[in-house]
Amino acid sequence: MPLDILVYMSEGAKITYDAHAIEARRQAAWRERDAARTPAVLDDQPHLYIKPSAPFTSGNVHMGHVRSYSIGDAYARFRRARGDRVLFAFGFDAFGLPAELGAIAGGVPPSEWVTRCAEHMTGQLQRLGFSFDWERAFMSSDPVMYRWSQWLFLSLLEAGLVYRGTGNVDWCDTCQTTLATIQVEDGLCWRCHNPVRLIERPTWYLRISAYTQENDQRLDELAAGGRWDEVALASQRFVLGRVDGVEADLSAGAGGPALTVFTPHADALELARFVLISPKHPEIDAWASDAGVRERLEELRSGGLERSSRDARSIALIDTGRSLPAPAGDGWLPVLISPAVDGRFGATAVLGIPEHDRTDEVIAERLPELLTASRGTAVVDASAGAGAVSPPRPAVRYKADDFSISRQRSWGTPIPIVYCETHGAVPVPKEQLPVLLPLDITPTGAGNPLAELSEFVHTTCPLCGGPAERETDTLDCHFDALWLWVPVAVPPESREETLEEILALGDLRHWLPSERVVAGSDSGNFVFDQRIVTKALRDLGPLAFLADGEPFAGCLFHEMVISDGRKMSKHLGNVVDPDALVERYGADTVRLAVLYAARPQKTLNWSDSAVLRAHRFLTQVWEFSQARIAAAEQLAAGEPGEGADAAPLTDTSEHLRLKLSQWCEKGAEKITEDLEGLEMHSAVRNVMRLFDRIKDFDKRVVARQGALSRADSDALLEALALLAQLLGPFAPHMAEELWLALGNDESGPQTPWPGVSLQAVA
RNA sequence: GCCCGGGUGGCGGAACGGUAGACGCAGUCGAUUUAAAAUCGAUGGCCUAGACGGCGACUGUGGGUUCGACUCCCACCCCGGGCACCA
Repeated sequence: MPLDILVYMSEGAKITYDAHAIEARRQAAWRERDAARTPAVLDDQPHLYIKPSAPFTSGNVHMGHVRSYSIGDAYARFRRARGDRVLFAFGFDAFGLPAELGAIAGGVPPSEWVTRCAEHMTGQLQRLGFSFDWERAFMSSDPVMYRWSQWLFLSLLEAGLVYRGTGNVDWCDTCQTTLATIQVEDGLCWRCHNPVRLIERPTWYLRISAYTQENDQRLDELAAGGRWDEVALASQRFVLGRVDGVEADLSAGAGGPALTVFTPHADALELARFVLISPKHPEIDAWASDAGVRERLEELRSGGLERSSRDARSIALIDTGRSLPAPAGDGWLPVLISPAVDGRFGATAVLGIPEHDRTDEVIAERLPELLTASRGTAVVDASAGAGAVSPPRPAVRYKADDFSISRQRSWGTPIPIVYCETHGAVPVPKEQLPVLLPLDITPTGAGNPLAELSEFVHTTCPLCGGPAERETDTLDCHFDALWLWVPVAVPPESREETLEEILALGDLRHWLPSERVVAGSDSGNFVFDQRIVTKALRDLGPLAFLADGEPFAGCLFHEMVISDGRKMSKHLGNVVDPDALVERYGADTVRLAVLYAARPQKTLNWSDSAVLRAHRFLTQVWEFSQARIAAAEQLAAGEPGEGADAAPLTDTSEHLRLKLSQWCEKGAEKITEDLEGLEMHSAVRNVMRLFDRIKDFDKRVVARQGALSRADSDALLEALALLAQLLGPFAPHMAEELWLALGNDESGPQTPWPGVSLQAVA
């Protein structure tokens, strides 16, 4: 260690890196000057909305959150540092099963449970120093918020994009309740350990098929925009599940059934051996008119056949007993019903081509036995008559399917529907929203508490005023998420206004679409459906200003944080607790470590070495900078410290200073580029490299001429100021503290980016 | 079965067509310390007392492209995550 640092250290603890003190000081200062406040809407100024994921009120911030928000916050701070006006805020996704389970475990109403969780998590996130605009934070379980879900439900219902169908759910007879998949353990109820059975019941669906094609077409534009990460685009393609191929109309002859069949193997039509039709195919009933077939189809629908089996060796296969002419005009193909179609091609009918498709190959092996059982022969009768086959034409199928949005749960947005004896299902008029969810429910896990609450259930019909019952299903929180990207763009003071007033606000036009969503890679489905619904709302009017119907101009999906090569879980005992890390090393270290440890798109296998490395780095930057600042002060005051009393007579290090400035320039350039592309891992590494260069400069000058000249010292401090600026997005507390120590002030929202001068944003 | 990642020292991981193992962790040695922790420095295959001396191996496996492959292509094996009432 150079002597002057030792001397300086002896003066006291001033230069010791005390992360907790620094962080408390900076966070107080940020609160004081409202640094993360969303700037006023000024359309002619550069501005952007960065959307973090809406955390579920799970009770604790985990490493995945820390990772997600460290990436988003670094980007937000970077953009602010460059002078952009940034909206960076989120709301809690507070409805859902885990809240209900948490409430059951705690014996409290879910509303209380989520409020407590949100308060605790807010404290954790604030301690980490994320620059969210907390004034805009919200809870999705707040009536002012969930009235949006109800409004959206009704709007989509009017447009025919929400419809009522039937679905299968797991049901426990003992507890008289439906169960989610995770509540079923080895076919038994999680609560009473009795067997569970699948039942069929009415369910509300969201019709996404209306916009799947447009979602597909827009992908190319999103890719061309350059702000969608490759992995995120791939997830959208995967959710969409586009398959290109050909289709042909097969007809069994005059009066006989006909079917349009699809195959991705356009060049192998002559190898088709059977036809598979989805149980959800719109024309399925025409193929299941025989009593035996109908019975088996019902069995399949109501779950009598194994629901979990996706394996081609055991997946349900029902012979319709009918045949269709082969598309290549050679013989007849048996027609079979199987859910094996859905997962790959959607609710359609496909040709089975064993020679080109592994699944078809396995099914073909089961065919002789099946046909013998149902038709008495394994050979399809080819003398059935003259069939008709159209020429094949190019066609596309999408795997993405309508999804069920209603849940038999008491902790969710009430579905604004009442059932009237005379009028059936009647939508609640929009002006009567919100339909309030009773808050004094303490679920036990049995029954349906909402359905048992007569003051909620019994109401009157909006059409005739007669007696009616409310829908007691609630909306899946996936449905809430469809609009959860919008409300932070609404100024907090307008939040209570009517929806019409809110939708007319210039703020929405100003901030939407979001410049970038930063979320976990498991958000692919959410984002897909948000893109669907944005297009619906564009066509319905409220979001007409989003011409392409895209809510997110950019998107980054980061991978998860694991530990010991496995997902973190209490069961495995490999959970890393962010609070403990913050307590030990400080927020800056933890944030820097998660960014440093892996690029966002890669799974981060947690290792203490990253946090140790980050901590040592920050400690060194701090101590080195403080020592050099002190030395420069002594130099300026003409009282050289002990180590520097041999102040150089001649200045021989001009070429080193030149080199230093080149390093700085190049480093800043590279880090800027990294941040523009959200390559946080690379950016942090480059910051560390730059610091090594700065230390190297110092070392070489001292080796050469014994001490720093005035010019050397100035150059060094300039380099350290630059380093503080570049560190701002990653370790904001320490960066700002250094920036101030180097003689700058804290007028703007953020330490400015090199070359940018920031003024307080009003 | 399908989709997405990934397989490099004791460990986490660099490099992404040009000296593999950057940077770190752990280990060892040293400095500081009454001591410990923390910190700093040195060290990191084998041979040699020691080296800017000698020797050898090496990026899951098998092929291929190339003057040259961790990197690109093909086939396979293994690990992790996901696959629609968890969010």
